Amino acid sequence: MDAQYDPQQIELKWQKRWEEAHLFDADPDPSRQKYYVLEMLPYPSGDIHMGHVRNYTLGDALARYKWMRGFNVLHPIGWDAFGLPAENAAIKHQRHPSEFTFSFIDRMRGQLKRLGFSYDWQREIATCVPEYYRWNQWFFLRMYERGLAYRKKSRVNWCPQCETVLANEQVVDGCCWRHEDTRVIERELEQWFLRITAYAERLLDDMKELVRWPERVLTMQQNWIGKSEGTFVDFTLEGSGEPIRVFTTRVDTIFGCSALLLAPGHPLVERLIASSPSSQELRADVERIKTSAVEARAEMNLEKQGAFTGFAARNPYSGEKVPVWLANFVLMEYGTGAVMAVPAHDQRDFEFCKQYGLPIPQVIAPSDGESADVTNAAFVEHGTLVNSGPYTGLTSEEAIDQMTREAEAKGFGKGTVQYRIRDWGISRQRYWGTPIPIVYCEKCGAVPVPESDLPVVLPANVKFTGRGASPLAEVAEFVSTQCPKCGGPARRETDTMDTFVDSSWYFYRYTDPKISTAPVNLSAVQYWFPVDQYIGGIEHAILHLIYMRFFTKVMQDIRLVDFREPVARLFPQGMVIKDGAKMSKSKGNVVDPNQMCERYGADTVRLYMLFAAPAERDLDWSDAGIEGPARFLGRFHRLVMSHAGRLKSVNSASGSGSSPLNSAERRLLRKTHQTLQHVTEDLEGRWHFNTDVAMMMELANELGDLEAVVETGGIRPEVHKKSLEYLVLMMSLFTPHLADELWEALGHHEPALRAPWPDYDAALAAEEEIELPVQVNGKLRGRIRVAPEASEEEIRKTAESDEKVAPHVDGKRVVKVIVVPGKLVSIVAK
RNA sequence: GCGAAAGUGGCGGAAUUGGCAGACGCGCCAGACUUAGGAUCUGGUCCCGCAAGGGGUGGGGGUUCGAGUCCCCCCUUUCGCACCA
Repeated sequence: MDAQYDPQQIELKWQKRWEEAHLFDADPDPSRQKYYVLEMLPYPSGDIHMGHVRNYTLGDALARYKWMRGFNVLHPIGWDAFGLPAENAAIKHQRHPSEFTFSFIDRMRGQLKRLGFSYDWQREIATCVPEYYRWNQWFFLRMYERGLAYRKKSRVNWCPQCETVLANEQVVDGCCWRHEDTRVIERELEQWFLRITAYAERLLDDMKELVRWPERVLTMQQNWIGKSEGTFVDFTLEGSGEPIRVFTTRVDTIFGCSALLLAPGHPLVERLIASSPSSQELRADVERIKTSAVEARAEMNLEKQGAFTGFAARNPYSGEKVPVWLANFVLMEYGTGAVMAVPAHDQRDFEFCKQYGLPIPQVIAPSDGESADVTNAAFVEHGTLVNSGPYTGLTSEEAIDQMTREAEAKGFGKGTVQYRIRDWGISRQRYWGTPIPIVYCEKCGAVPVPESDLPVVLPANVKFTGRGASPLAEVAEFVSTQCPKCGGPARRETDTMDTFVDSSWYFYRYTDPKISTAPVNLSAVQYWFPVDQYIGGIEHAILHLIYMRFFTKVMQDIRLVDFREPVARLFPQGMVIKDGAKMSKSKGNVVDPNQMCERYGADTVRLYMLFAAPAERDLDWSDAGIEGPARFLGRFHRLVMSHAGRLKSVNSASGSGSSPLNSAERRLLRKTHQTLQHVTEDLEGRWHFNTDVAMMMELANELGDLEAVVETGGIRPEVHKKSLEYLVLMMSLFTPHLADELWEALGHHEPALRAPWPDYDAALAAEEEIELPVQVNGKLRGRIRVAPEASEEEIRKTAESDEKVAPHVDGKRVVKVIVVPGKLVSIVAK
């Protein structure tokens, strides 16, 4: 009788109709409340993977819900299109990276469309076109003007695989974030940096506004920024009298200092070698410590090593002389590269001094009067100062305060704040990225390209050898240019920008993707921002999500935007894994969304993504598990289609109000409204879509159980239709194609997206009789049925006289009866 | 080592504020139907027990009429940070 569910045919039909109707196009409309749903834009690697499908399915359900709620929704997508894989493919196949990139974009766009996501395709952007990346250059120039982009020679993280520099954020366990088996090495290069450190305080402060961000992301960012307040103290080198500045958060412990430790790369070290009576031995020691430091960091080997320099330094507080050592665990990049070793009150110093037989004097005692043993481990808590000259007897807090002021007064130190975060190195010795808009003139030095000369376009004719420096350096027409200042011969910067620059502001561009006079259109941004909901992988918790916040702050300073934070609410979804491991080609556990689409249809794949796990948790893909949602959609299709012909012309709105409902009708509408309530509340709150799907399955099961009643006329068509319609509307968030097919079959001419989201009716959802469990002495003994409005007394009587309960109470004294309305009855009997 | 999250049937998971543990689905078992399908439908399925009943949410203790949920101790897993002075 009714046709089989044919997802392929249905899905293509509706995708075509949606496109023709421009159903998902967004336009600013001040009279309507806006809602901006953003998902992280994909890198065009060739094929959509399951992680994308999950990310975009979540965003799609939310966008559709907000549309039906009457919001003016912006739901865009684009391509993070610069990057190494395309360039590596170019090297391998000797073709241009843009060929790969654009053909991959075409392919993946097709895949996204096949999945039926509700994007406004008119706003699609790709970051690799000059119309986009010129604005990266523009931002760079604005930052350069403000001293936020600068060049310095520095030690950099170099990935031998990528043959390029990596930002600190891109080094994972001493390896490249893209090549987990490739050790990052250090190199000295002239590099461009963005001064994100200047924004450290605001990046921390403004977290106050991010109340709808998950705590763990904020914590990760906080740790990454790594603010710590402390004191600079200048020791003086014996002999030369040269100051050696250390940073400490515990100046209160300084009377317990038994050595001064230098990082092997400390600038003073060369001078020490020069003036040392045993220069050669000292140089050998420095090299040894340097090597061990590099190794220690790479191998996660935390063994401490040091060497005595033969020099001493004077502690400005105590006047004591302490030996100067080299130590492999002292970082040049943090603080001053020199630390005071206080073994009794710092565990690292303790291990070091113990190993080299240095004294371990205790200068802090616990404030509670207990004694602390510092022979086996350091006592690191705050406490009361002992053996600390004039400061003895102060608490740590008082001492830190007073001693810092003393240093300032006497000029041998000062209070300071240190951050762990480093400036963002953006130079990449690669072709497929945004050229850095700088030229080098022999006379004028580094000169910014004038704004009117932007964009600096990537040359097309390039050889991809995969060897050595940036391919741009080989293109004479690109490199040789004129100095914008003096007109003399100059050469262009041949490095390109880190692609994280591209993704730091792309979501602004969506609000007016074609504007050619500025990076963003102010009025469009004003209307659409902030992003109401951002959805993406947790792996970007510190990289992208901190860079993006940094860019917004710079944009605020140059008056491009007038707010501090771009994203109101962040949802990091869980990963899609298989057999307990991340999907990867090398493990052979990759599930291809295209194949799954061919086999089950997009609606089934999407429903499974939502059903298999709550959105924030990892989802373990199961080939067997997807069968459930697949069968369910077949049943859902049948459930509606077998009645659609008859119900098509029925007016569902006229039904329920006019005449009283019979019990089967009440039962059906109760379940319907309970489901609607659950789904509505969940979309506004927890996002446990798996339970929404489960509820809809229950409603479908209920409809199935009532089929016989429907057939005999026990449920009026208008009531039956209403229930089916609500189910279809709810399903339209998750399986939009099938929902529209069924919505049409039920006699509607507009897609479900155009229908208002129905309000649930709490009265209809309420149970008319509730079942209460009865416990006797904590054990479940029976169940009673009572009206929801029954009094405690009634409930109590019913419970005590229940035939299953009575035997457990007989002959005992009832001590207490607890009636929790709507929940249970608990009888205590002795 | 520090920080965070989590641990529930054979599996994915449910139980939002302390109140019927295991919803929904997979798998499995039994049956129906058949034009033998990538079917579909019906019933069953935490464990022990014929039953009455008993046990059960990583382990141990506690609070409570009542604990998967709260408190203390321990174990395991995952993630993040990892010599940041």
